[in-house]
Amino acid sequence: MEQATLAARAKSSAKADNHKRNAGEKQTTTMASRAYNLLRNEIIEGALAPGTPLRLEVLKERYGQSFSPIREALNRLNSEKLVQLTALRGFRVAEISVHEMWDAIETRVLIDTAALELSILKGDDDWEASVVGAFHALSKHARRIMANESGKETADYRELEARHRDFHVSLISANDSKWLTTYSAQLYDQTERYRRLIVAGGDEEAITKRNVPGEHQAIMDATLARDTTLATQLLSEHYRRTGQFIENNFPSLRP
Amino acid sequence: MEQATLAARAKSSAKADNHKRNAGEKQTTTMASRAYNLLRNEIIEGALAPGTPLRLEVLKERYGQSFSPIREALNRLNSEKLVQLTALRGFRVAEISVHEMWDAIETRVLIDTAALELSILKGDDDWEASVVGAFHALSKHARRIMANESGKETADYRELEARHRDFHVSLISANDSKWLTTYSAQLYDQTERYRRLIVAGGDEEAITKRNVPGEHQAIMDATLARDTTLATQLLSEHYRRTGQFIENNFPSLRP
DNA sequence: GAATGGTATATTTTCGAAATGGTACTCGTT
DNA sequence: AACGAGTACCATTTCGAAAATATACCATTC
Repeated sequence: MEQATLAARAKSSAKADNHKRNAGEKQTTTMASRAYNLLRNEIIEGALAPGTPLRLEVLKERYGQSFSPIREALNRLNSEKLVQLTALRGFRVAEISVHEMWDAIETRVLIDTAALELSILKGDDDWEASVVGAFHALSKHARRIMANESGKETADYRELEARHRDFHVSLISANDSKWLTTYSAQLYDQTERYRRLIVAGGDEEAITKRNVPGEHQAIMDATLARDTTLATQLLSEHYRRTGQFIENNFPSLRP
Repeated sequence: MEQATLAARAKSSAKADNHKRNAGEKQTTTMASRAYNLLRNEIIEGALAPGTPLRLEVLKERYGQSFSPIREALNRLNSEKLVQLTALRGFRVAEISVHEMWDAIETRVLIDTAALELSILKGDDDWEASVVGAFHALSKHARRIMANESGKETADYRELEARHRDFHVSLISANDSKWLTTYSAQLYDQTERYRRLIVAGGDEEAITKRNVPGEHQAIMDATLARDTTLATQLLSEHYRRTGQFIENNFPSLRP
């Protein structure tokens, strides 16, 4: 009886929780995936610095969960190479370096140019609309952030990064290869870790000199014109220019 | 007391096990990685058929382990897309299909041609030696199996598959990209699942008609001659020919 | 004084039980 | 007879404790 009451109470509270989450942002069903999302964000954003040991005991307390879900989340992150697992010595946030950055960028060039080519080849009207829409949303948000210098809310930047991701995803979204899509997303996460250094480091002048919106515009134009050669070339240059920019502004990355 | 005795027994057996493994092949330290290797092999070999539900209770008994290590192994396999995880409904062996096969093969063509090109560009004498060595080992083993028709030991075939993997790995081993290497290995595993169908299905005649050793020889020759264009072309054809062969011989794969 | 061996501590890894959520079945109703 | 709600069962998921392992520190010996 008491057992049943307890179960019922837990059940209803879980329901409430689910409802809240439904109304909110993501619908994560398991504790493990919740821990996964939290950790993943903190690593990509740099809140958890590269090399930081991820002690189970600490994470357990921090997220109010037990070992199992956290271990599961860390294992998933490990196979995405966002955290490093050493046999019996535990987990730590994956290190970063200029060499690793270029490896990720060049591989991303290979994957994403192939995916973009396929996307241009197979994309239909809906795809074109999604590209234009994503670009519009990104531009609008970028302009808004430029405008109110004073109000540099963290939430705004997070939103901007989401729009940026959406744009790059939508570009190649008409490719029909599961593997290209998976790898593209994974390499986006990897390179994103380096891009966030800029936002954190914040050499404003150098950033504005780059005219990133213009690059995005050119990539979109070539894509919608179905000019595969130009589009893939512009996309590659876009990635490599970002890499060069990061290398120039963060020589501290060198070993 | 009884607890202590049990623990001691488990400990000594684990030690014995470790020793055996040291003398043998791999030194896997944790239960989780042991379960991972076991499961991975069974899935790739097809011993666990596509779609098979992987009930924790069953696996727990089968491998004499508890939930945690098995769950960990399944999670790793899930991110390699060898097993599929549905939110609260557990794990099952990933399905296979002609469409998925071609997706894996074409992505593998992209990755491996890039890796081979890099490898040819940067490979030194040691690399050349490893390629020649791997080819020799593969050829010798293949001829030996051809010779004694009667003794088709499972162990022999397993050894052959290992030599085959070694050859393809050594070809691209001089590439210096961590990501290309990782993806290449992952896609090898994926396509390997389909290749094993041939061994299992066993249309001997069709197999011998293909002259796979000859294809391997040609790829190696072009590679050692540093003829990037020819080598990558031959490698691509090799992969696609295998795919075509599987599609022809296993129409049952179609949905 | 340096090196080696043993011990203590911190941390991961594994275990088995409790709890949560989903599915299928049954009972009641339309 | 068919459909819907409630309930029981089953597998996954989560928990917290027990066990195994590595590291660091201290004592002892050469």
